[in-house]
Amino acid sequence: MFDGIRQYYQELIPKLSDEEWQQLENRLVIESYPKGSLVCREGENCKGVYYIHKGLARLYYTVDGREICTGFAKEGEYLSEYDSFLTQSPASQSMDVLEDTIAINLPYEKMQDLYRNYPIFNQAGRKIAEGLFILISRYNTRLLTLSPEDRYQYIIDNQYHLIQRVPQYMLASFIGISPEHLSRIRKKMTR
Amino acid sequence: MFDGIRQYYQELIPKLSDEEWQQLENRLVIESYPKGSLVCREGENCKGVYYIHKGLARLYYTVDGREICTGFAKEGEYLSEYDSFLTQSPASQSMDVLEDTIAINLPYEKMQDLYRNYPIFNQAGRKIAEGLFILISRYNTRLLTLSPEDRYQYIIDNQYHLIQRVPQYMLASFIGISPEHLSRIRKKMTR
DNA sequence: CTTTTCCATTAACATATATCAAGAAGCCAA
DNA sequence: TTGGCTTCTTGATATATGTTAATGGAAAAG
Repeated sequence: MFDGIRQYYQELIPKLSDEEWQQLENRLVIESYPKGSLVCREGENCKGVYYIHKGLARLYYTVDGREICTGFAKEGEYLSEYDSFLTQSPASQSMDVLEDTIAINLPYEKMQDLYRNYPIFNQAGRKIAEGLFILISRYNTRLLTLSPEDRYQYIIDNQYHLIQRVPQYMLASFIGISPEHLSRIRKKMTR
Repeated sequence: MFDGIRQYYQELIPKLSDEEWQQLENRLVIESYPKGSLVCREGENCKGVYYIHKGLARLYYTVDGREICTGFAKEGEYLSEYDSFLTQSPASQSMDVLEDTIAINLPYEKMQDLYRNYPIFNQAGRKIAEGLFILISRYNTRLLTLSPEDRYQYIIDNQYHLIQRVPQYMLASFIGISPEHLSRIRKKMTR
């Protein structure tokens, strides 16, 4: 069950000892979410960082009753409303799951506890934050520098699993356009 | 000269010792940039993280010969093309200075050196990455959930110094609109 | 199996915002 | 002071993209 996470951390901290891993493992919480259920609602404090063991989760804003997706995480990936998690303040995005999902949660307090008592985890925390920064930064770059068509092409080339597992109207908002416009772009591209 | 930085780090690492601070200080490089000069050109590897001692710096994409600003840093703030810095790969954004600027640079190799030999700096690195994540994440939130007018109002309310020190056409691209459109928004708002 | 709900497509139309172009205003240099 | 940049404003026009609405098919639910 924890193999994936352990490997993940061992890449972040090559010299992680068995004792330290054990301390981390003791603090992990396995959680199960049926398709469509919320992991965190906008306005609540995000309670943890979630390693997706199985399934698919999504991060999104709700604006005027409309949803704008900004991220997805499948098996082996992490997801969190990390701003809310770090600052323990109300989340501006919600998280839900698009498929039945098993997540492994590292709750906020346990993580702080880990930082305090086993400082080596600061190294992991640093690399996780750096990785998330790079992720959002590149997402930003694509939104600001590519055309809608090129943004869709990027997903085809680099995140094809999303095309297979995520409804098109969610991908449209992820790309920053309306579902109708994405449909037209797709039509144009197949010609 | 280094007072600002030292205070900055001491907030990130409350138990930073004199010895450790000395190690950091030894690795800092003071650099001077005349108004308009480049700190890092798109395509080059970003060489460091820059603490702005005096002046004002800017981060921006160049798309079809047009500039799109994504961030500014004034005295007491940090700036870097952090993706490029972390991965030591070509930057997708350039950095330049809008006023005569003195920056204190912590170069990549020295920072890695610090992480290796004084692991406590991982804690600072973590908090810096977390802070940058929060910064870009909130910028993203504003771009995706606010109207152009509200994005401009946000700057008035929260970053008024930018209005005083940054040309309006740069703010327009920072907000994600054309200079002409910002001019019209301003006209409308004063009514 | 049906029935219902959800989702993708398509077309007609609306609109926010960009683009182009010209002039005015401020600012710096000589 | 004068001229030349740079920046801001304003108007006319263009266009990409959104909106609304209708249809049909696929998937889920019963």
